[in-house]
Amino acid sequence: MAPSSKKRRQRLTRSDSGQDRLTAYLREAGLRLTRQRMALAALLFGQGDRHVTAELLYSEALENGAKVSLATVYNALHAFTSKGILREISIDSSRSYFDTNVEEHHHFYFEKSGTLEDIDQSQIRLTRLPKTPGGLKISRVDVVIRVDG
Amino acid sequence: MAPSSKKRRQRLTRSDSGQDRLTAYLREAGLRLTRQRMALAALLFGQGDRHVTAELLYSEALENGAKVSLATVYNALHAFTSKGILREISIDSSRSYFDTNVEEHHHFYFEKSGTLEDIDQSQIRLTRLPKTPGGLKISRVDVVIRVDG
DNA sequence: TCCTAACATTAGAATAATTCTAAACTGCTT
DNA sequence: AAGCAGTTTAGAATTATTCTAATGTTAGGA
Repeated sequence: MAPSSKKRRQRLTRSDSGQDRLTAYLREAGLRLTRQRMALAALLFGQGDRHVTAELLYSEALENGAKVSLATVYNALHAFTSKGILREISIDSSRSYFDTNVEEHHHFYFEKSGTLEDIDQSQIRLTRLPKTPGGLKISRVDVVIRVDG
Repeated sequence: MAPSSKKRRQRLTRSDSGQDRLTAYLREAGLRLTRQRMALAALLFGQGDRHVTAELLYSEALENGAKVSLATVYNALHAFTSKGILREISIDSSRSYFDTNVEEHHHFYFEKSGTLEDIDQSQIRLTRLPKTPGGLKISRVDVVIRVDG
């Protein structure tokens, strides 16, 4: 495909907008930079908050000419999640969504389309939470508002 | 196995406690009474509020000598859910839970054990919900408090 | 009580999402 | 420049769930 290339060490440092920002983002999270992670990160973090499934991200990657396998997409999504730059959400038992917004916030879930939309934390007031059994620490509170559209 | 039985029309009306109540419950929900549905309903509704997975209910049924297939368990769970006597919850993407409590309420989710516990609606005060996009009708609001135990 | 249409059940195959495996590869620190 | 720990990969394996087509059963009417 690429004309006259010996090995074609694809440089990460092209003039792509935001490439440096991405690099820094992954680095700071403690992730090793690889070609495929960069490609996936560009799709994930290059266009505002997103909610993607592994399958969706995979097909976007292919469309963009990135050479990745589905297994790698799962890998990267989990790696990103464990480093705190993605958040996993499961609303529908058959699919896992990964949310690029890792701030505390909540979601609308559109039942017909199966899509999610963020709700800023300030939009919901949760007063009075019950005390947890055994005084266990709360790791997260998720509010999902299901709407029929 | 059964000694000297021609066809053994297993009567649903034994002296089992709560059998009549169950019968009425399923009937009122508009469900046809079958042996396997009765057996599953007995396990589901015979011991207070429960959160079961299909697999769990299936194994309980087998332990109790009920002759059902896993497919039937899924069938029954979905039938019960669509008639409003069960509620489906998905917190962990790999499993669906069915909750015998169909009142409005919320949940604690214990991350280590992967189990659920009901939180009565009155224990959580949700003031100020955002308006839904396009004025869509809210079909349900779920609050899940994840605790690390 | 008997008959039958409509609905349920079943085993096993099929599907879908995700994870695992083992081998090949590559960023990154030395 | 070199090596190793961490990554990627294809494909097989797993797990949860749904589908299929044949068979069985319930419930209501005659």
